[in-house]
Amino acid sequence: MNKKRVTVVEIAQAAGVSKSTVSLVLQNSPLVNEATRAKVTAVIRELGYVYNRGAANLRQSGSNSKIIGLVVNDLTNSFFAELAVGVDMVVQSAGYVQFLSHTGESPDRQREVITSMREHGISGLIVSPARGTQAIDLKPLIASGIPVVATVRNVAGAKVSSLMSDNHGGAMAAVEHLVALGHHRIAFLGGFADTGVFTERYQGYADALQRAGIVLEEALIIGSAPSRAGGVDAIMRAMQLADKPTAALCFNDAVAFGVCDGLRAQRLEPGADFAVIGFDDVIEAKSAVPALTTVSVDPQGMGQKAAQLLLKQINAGQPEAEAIVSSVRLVVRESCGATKQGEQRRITG
Amino acid sequence: MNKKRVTVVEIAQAAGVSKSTVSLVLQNSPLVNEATRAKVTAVIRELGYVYNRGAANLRQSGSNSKIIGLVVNDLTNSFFAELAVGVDMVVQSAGYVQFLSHTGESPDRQREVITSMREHGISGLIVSPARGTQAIDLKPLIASGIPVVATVRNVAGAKVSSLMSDNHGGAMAAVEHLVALGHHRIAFLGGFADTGVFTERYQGYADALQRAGIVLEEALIIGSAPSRAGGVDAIMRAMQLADKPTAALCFNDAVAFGVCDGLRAQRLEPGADFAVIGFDDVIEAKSAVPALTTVSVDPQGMGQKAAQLLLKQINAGQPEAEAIVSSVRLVVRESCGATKQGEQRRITG
DNA sequence: CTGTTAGCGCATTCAC
DNA sequence: GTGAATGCGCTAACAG
Repeated sequence: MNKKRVTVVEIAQAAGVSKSTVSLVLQNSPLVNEATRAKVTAVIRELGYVYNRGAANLRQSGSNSKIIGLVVNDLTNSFFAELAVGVDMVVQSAGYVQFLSHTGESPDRQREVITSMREHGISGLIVSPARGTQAIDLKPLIASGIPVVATVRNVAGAKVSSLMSDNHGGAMAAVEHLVALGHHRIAFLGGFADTGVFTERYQGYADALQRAGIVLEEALIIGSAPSRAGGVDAIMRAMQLADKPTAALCFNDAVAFGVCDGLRAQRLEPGADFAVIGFDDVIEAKSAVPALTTVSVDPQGMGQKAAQLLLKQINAGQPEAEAIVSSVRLVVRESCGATKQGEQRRITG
Repeated sequence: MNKKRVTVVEIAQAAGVSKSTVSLVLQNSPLVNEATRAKVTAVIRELGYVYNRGAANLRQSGSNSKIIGLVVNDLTNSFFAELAVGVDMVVQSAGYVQFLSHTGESPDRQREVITSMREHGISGLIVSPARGTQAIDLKPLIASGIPVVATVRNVAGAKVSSLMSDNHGGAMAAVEHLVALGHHRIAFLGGFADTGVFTERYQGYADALQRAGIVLEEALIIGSAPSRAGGVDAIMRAMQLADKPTAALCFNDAVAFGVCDGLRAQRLEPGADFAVIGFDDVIEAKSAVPALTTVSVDPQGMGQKAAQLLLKQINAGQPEAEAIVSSVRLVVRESCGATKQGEQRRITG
């Protein structure tokens, strides 16, 4: 029952014209008679012809496959799922299809899927590199002239465009927001100073305080595990200070949730009695504490930007040789409106 | 800088052999001398040759593109994200790549992406149909001999394999679980009797009761909106009965969460004072109430099964003409261990 | 074991 | 406007 694919020749014969005429019709060329065009399109529909992009692409000898690759390290994380949706949106409307693969943080798997994608002739690649990705992993790809953009994490030494969140700017925005609300004793809670992300966020916090003319107090910087439990721990310690803070910027959302837990344990209502802002790294589901202000990067927006950047490079023909960093700005988002996010998710029926 | 792709001829010349020899090497044919093989592979690596699957596939004229398509209606829903991961796993290890597209419940978009995938010569398709998908949408695809398997929802009238959750069996399992725990006044809360899903689950509930020799009481069937608020409403009404239930099977997880809310409002601890089981449709995030028993289908497992089913059909060459229903069994999962699911999700650093 | 020949389905010159 | 050739990168038959 495995029917062979209908080809141009067959529809040419059926329509009583030549193959090239059919080809012209397929490309909407104006050099073809209206009558013949109608005839041809009719036959095409009738015989159920489908365009063979592979063959077409082969003939044009330039890699114009109209397919882009997207490789993420953890699709299970809703951040990346949304990123993929964003990419898919712009990619789809540009007439491309997307290869999507999941590496599960394995550089080996990543190498495999990337070569596989190359064999299929992708015209561009968006990658959220697995931990431990080396520049050499992307080297042959970019050497062959295929545009690559890295998201979320960048690859040291690789000459690719990178799209990352502006942690520094986001932290500054958060602090400025709190200052505008009248706070001047603002703690920085959670995380350990051993990651680049921590440094960026902490530096933004420090810079914003300085700009606001507030002196930074070491006592208000309280490190902890970047988890919910860590957050509880951090706020507990903060509230034992003689001169308590009135607000806190948390290293990430898990910490922020923990901080809220800790506050409630002390009969304080987060948002009312004590302001808390967390970076939204999508570690914790939002629905549990809807009344939390977060600093976040919109994953779909990031995906769209990445795709646009990639398409621009594809169309330019000349991928950027230099690594450019186009950062997605984090924004302070007041989410106290208790968005009923859960309501719109369902799979049944 | 857009380097042309290296071809077999070039590496043939460089290695001082003919193209077919190279071809044989590429296919790991045993008909080639060890020495020449070594020479050829060396040159291949040196020149950075990449296999052109498009051309190969063209020559073999049979659709053996080694790519499968996956179209989901809402990748934003973690259920589908996990499904995609499951599909990707088996597809990857079978040497395939996956086209992934997102329809956002739009049948039009779905038609577009499917044709696009067809043009690229997919050798199989897994689809979670958008609401409103007609059999005619899949007709041309299956007519061309490309295996299709539908997941989660099936398409009425389309002769495709479908993979759906066993709502009936899941409900029975849940009730049996409760009966084993000693309950005999078990309510069925939430949902409206206007969907197929409701009917299936309700029927499973009824059948299990009968099997356990418990007479079904109309009063214990309390419909409501399939939402958290609906759950609160339902349990409130249930607890006003003269003869109160001691356990409840909820139409979905949102309802279950609402039921828990309602119980707490009455100073009852879910799981301890009153047993509640919910179908896990991933409507509500789990982290909020970790101590809830759910009946759920593992999305990754479902994805894997779908992919396996598809690959089997692809390899058989003869896609099933008849629609077969291979159901994924829902299982009762005791999650009172307070799984710290949030901890393992992070994107930073 | 290795080289030669002939297409796969399509788009692109060129003639007509 | 339309038809006849040619080649994209590769594999499948055969010949050597």
